[in-house]
Amino acid sequence: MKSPPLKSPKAQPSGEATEPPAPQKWRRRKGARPQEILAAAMAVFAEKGFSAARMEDVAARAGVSKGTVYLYYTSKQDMFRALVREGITANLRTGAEMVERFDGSSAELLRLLLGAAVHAIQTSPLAAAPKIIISESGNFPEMAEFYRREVIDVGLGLVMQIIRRGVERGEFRATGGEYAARLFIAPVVLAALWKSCFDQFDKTPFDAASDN
Amino acid sequence: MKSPPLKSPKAQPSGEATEPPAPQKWRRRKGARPQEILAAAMAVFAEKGFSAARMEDVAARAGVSKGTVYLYYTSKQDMFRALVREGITANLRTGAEMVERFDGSSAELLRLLLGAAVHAIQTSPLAAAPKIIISESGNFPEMAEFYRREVIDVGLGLVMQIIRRGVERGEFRATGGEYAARLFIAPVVLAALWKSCFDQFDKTPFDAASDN
Amino acid sequence: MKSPPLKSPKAQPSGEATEPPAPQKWRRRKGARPQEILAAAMAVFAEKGFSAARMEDVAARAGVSKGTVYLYYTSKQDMFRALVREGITANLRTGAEMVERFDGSSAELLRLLLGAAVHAIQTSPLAAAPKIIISESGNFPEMAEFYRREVIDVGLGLVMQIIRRGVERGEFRATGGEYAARLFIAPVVLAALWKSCFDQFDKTPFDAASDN
Amino acid sequence: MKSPPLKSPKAQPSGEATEPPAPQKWRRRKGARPQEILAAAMAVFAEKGFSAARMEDVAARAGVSKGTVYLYYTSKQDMFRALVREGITANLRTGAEMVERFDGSSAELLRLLLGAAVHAIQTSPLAAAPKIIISESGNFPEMAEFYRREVIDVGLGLVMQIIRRGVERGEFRATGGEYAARLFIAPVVLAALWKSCFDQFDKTPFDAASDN
DNA sequence: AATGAATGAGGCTTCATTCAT
DNA sequence: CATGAATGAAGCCTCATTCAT
Repeated sequence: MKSPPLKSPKAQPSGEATEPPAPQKWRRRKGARPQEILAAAMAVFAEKGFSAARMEDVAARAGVSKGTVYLYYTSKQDMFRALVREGITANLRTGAEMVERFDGSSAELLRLLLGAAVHAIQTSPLAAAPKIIISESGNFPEMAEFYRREVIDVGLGLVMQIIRRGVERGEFRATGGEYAARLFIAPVVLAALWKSCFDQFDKTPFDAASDN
Repeated sequence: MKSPPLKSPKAQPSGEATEPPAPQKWRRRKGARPQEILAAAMAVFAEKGFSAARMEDVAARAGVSKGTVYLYYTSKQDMFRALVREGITANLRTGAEMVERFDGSSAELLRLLLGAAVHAIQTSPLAAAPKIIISESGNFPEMAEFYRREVIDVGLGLVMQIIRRGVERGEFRATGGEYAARLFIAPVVLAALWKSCFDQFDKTPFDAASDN
Repeated sequence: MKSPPLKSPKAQPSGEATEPPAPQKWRRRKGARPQEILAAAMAVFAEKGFSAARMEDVAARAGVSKGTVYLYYTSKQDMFRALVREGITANLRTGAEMVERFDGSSAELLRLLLGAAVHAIQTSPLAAAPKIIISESGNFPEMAEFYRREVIDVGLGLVMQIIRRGVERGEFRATGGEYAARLFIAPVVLAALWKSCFDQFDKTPFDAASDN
Repeated sequence: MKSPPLKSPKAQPSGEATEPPAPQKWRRRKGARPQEILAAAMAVFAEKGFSAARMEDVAARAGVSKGTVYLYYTSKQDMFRALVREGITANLRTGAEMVERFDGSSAELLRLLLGAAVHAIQTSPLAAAPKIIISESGNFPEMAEFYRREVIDVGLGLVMQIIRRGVERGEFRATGGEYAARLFIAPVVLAALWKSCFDQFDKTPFDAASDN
């Protein structure tokens, strides 16, 4: 009835006329849909929060109809959980590998990691994760706990690992690293929140370039 | 959204009246109601967010009936705005005065301020403010902007003022203070968020005692 | 906003003008509502069945708004269950008492009971009960079981009791009564169903007057 | 409700073709599909009622996909009507023929008919017919009327014919037969309903063996 | 001032129906 | 012929808001 408003239906080379002339690539394949919907949900939830987000908004942003969303997620909550579980956990691995392979000075490594984080915040939609988790921690304690365990603790561990590495190599003065790691991470997280919250009316970055 | 032709909501007197001047000893405390409702709203909004919070929850927590809330605020939004404006702005004045009067070393002053902040986070319900603002920044951009201007900028200014004071007095090495102030504040804010989000299932404080 | 469409708002005697002139008896008292709603539900469920019945229909027939129904019943199912439990069980007691007190011949008693049943079928909305239970036995097995136990078995018991009474008094020839009771009841139930199903287009009664 | 400009739904050949004349041995059994779907629909409608039955349930039970159903019936209603018309009417012919050919005593004939009915109730899926008609009489009055006319009246007529036969032959005492026929049929119908409604949790037959 | 029964707009969810493959 | 992903109308239910008492 309605031609999907997104993804311009690419006109195909008019080859043989044996087939009906314009199969416009058909409604998007089953395989991609869940991710597209999750991405849309990420954006909408980040903007409005879980309760204020309307399923119709998510559907519209994903370029599908209301009903379609329910072919992939059984409910709004289900979608939210999938979002947190699959969408948000995704990119800590990169950092871990970076740490693994690196062999310059630890300070350098920290700076590198920081740079990567800042870049991710400025470009990746995943920067919305902290805002989403914070907003819904009251309504989805399990999600908050999950995030706390799988993302925050892992991230802190990563930094602490670098600090220990620096201490062992005599680069840093001795420290437990507990608080140092937190102090290191705090501005990064806040930068992400800053972007999620204030960028709409004030593009001044929170932490464009830091010099430690 | 809709202006009902009813009684204009009277704005609550801001700040803390150190002594209620002469409360007409009518039925009950009359001037207290709005504050009680606002306090209840603060708690509920912090827990659920604006959309998920129900007026009935707020009323119940304030110990009044649903209808009563509407005697003081014309709508849920009105209540939310009053909450942010009057409830949250309130306690930066204390910090400003503290800075004004202090005459020890600037490092001491910073530590004092930090201590006060940590204490406030652990005891005051206002610690929920950052979470509320972050959660609803998408739905109430004006509130976010307001908070940004009236609370964050003022708070940052306070810290920068101390830093400049320290630089002038030769206590700190020269710096613009821009980033230093942010780095100083980041963990404090994050501590408040930590408490608002994770305290429900994990009482480990984010930053129980820092040693700068 | 909307004046309730049913129950004409009775104009009251214009007495003193001290009060606002037309308090039209106010929205109906809390006490009566549940029964009114149940009665409406009975009628709608009988006509459409559970699934096809719309809550709005029930509300409209009860003369209230959609939301009001939910002040008294938490869901459509809840309402349905209340309907079966409270609405339908109600009128076997009458029969039991009748049997208790009677001291004529047993045949007379049976005829009396039959007459009462026929009369109830023709006048009481409870005649819709069998249709409702039959229709929803697949969707609400517990209700069907409940009805089977509390209404059918009790009713059959009543008839069997009379038959035994008749046998003991030498009025009837000896019989277990099992099948006799069923044969006695079958036409009665079918008369109720007949009315519920076919009366809409054919007023020919199923069993207007029987002569056993 | 809406006539789509697609292929006209071909009415299924009624009754039982004792021998499928010459099925073009195309892909699969072609003529069988509609009957299979109707049988599935019969079962699902009997269990859930029209509204609560999902086309997907019917399709699944028939072992086809959702879309396939629409190759044979234009809508859910269309399917329901076909079901009643073709599926339910089917087996009165047998009784009529039985009456035609029989030449024993009329009492014997009645007993024979009763036995056949009881047997059909216990084994045929058509036993669900009364329940279906009763359930949906409110939503499909024309179906109820159709059933009333084509099945009930015909059935009653059959019994009355036997009774008249008995009276003519001097086997029964004179009677109009009106009520007698009803009294004779009532337990049979009720037995079918009993099975449709209560068999799920209670296998006690309503009328396993009667001795008139 | 306070109450809480009543209202109805609006959101989540289901499911009959369509249609490209 | 058959499929099943997609659609969107429609229904249940929630909850902000009103208002007679």
